[in-house]
Amino acid sequence: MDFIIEAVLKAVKHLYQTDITADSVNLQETRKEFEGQVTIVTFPFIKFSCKSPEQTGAEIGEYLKESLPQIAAFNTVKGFLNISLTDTYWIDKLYQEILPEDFAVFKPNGKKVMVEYSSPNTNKPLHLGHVRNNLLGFSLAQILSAAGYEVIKANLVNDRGIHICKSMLAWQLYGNGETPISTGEKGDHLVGKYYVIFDKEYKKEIEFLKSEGQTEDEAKKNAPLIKSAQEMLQKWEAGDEEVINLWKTMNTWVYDGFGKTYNRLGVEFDKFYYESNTYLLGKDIVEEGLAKGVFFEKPDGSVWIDLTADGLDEKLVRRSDGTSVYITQDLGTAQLKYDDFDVNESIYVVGNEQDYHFKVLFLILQKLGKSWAKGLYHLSYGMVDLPSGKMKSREGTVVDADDLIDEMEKTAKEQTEALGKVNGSTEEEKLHLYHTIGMGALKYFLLKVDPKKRLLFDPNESVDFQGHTGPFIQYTHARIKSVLSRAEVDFTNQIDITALDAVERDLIVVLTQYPAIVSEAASSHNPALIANYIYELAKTYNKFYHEKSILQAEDGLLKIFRLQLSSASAKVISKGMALLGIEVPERM
RNA sequence: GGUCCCAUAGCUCAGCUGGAUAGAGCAACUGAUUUCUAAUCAGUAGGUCUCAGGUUCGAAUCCUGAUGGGAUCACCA
Repeated sequence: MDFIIEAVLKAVKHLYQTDITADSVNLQETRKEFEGQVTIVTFPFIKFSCKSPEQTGAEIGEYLKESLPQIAAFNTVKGFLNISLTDTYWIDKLYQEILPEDFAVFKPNGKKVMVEYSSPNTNKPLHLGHVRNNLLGFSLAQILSAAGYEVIKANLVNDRGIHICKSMLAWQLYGNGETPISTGEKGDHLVGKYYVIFDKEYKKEIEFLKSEGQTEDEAKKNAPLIKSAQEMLQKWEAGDEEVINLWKTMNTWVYDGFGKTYNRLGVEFDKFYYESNTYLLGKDIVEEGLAKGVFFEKPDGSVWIDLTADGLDEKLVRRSDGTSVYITQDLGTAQLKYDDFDVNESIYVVGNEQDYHFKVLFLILQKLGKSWAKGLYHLSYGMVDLPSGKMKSREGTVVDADDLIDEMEKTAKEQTEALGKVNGSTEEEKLHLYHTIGMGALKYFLLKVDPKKRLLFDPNESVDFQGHTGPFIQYTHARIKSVLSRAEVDFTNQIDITALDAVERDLIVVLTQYPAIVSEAASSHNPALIANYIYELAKTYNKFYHEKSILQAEDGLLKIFRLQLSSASAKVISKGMALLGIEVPERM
């Protein structure tokens, strides 16, 4: 559309002897209720045209129509100049841009980006909150890759710490040697069960101590269980063989379980980092910060950074006993990531409860003068809430990821069977289809919403399969494929056609927007833009499908043209959904 | 208390680099299937865009303040 903006600049110069910049030309899509496809807002021009908005629009419109053959007509409504481009312009778009293989294939931009997501704790199974994280991270990685980046998907596994010791200890005390094999339970669920048991027993101890007259805080500190867990952590850090072996064993169970869930979610990683390897990192950065005078030491030996000038607080980076805190590790890990992959950008997909942490982290790295600090980005997303409030693993009030996926597949099966359209498929094909549709519904449900907004999930109200949903889009794809499969003509060559109906034109207009949407989703780190665009596309296609016959088109050329248009739509739907990590079926 | 995020139809959400009569879906109601998949399409109804100011030719959008909701401000991670 740049050629229109250029022409407007010329028009303004010619008509009003005024030079304006390209970004002062407000070009937008014409609203559906008006004639045209592109609209220029002419209000800003009346200052120097010294005429009414309508007149100004008409003059510019006249000039544009004279100078640009692509313009068929124009009309003005108040300060809006609506331009209709010729049908041949749109037909050319279809043949020159959309149908060729390289449509929306971005050239490599030479930049490398790491997307860190998932980052689970190895003491409990994944829940709905993690699902949102995983889907966002994976989708963002797909989008960045499509936009020309080289992407490294990383997972920093939280495999050590007091919370891990809690489930280990509870298993030791109450587990009777249970294993995933002996119980048939998925490893992460088995370990998670003991995490919950720990909390239950711990609470009992606290109550008991309180009944003996201790305060809440005292009881929490003095409970035998928490003391044992702390002891265990110390043994772990000291490399105690028995503890390490137990830790390794239980982690293996968890990884096995996570692997299965990741698989079902359709997410993957190129690089795993383990906190057990990285938790001691960052000490040299503390030294570096002290040497540079960015950090300062307090009399008790603790090391701090003063961020009050930046509107933040003083932040501890090393304890008085010389040990690290959370942010120290993260400083070290950030450096490690950069050293490992030499990335230009590094994205952290982490919930918004850590907004402050990342603000501080990035600021510290900037103050340390790290050249790569400006490429750091925190993709902060909102919590997933239940009607009953926040999910808490410890209390078992979570929507478990595996259960949820089961539920989605079950619903997909019921819906599909009720419609009875795929009765001819094999059992294996059907199972795959139920998975595809169920996950399509879930993924779309979670990804269509702006990441930063909190999300309400009501387990009693199943995720919809109709309307603005994943299955709606999948259905549109299957429907197109069905038509294409019935076409007994070769529809690969450009055919000679010069006129379009409104629905056909609308569809081409929407299709041409796809590459710009991908760029925008990449630069704003927002998969929801893709999700909402694809919905718009599917809706536009369905309207076209209803109004126009494809296989029974009025003549042979038109039939081929509509098949091509359908094929292009299926392609873009499929590509766009892939960016969300959603498969589209051939039949459903 | 300081800081950050959110507030649009009964519900779930778009729209936010200022532009036309604020859009979808769900739920409710009406209609469309001898014709390519009705998980579809067309329509009816549903709005003081939380409130109050300000900037502007023009504000859901920008600014200030208030209200409501959430998060965060650990020698926890």
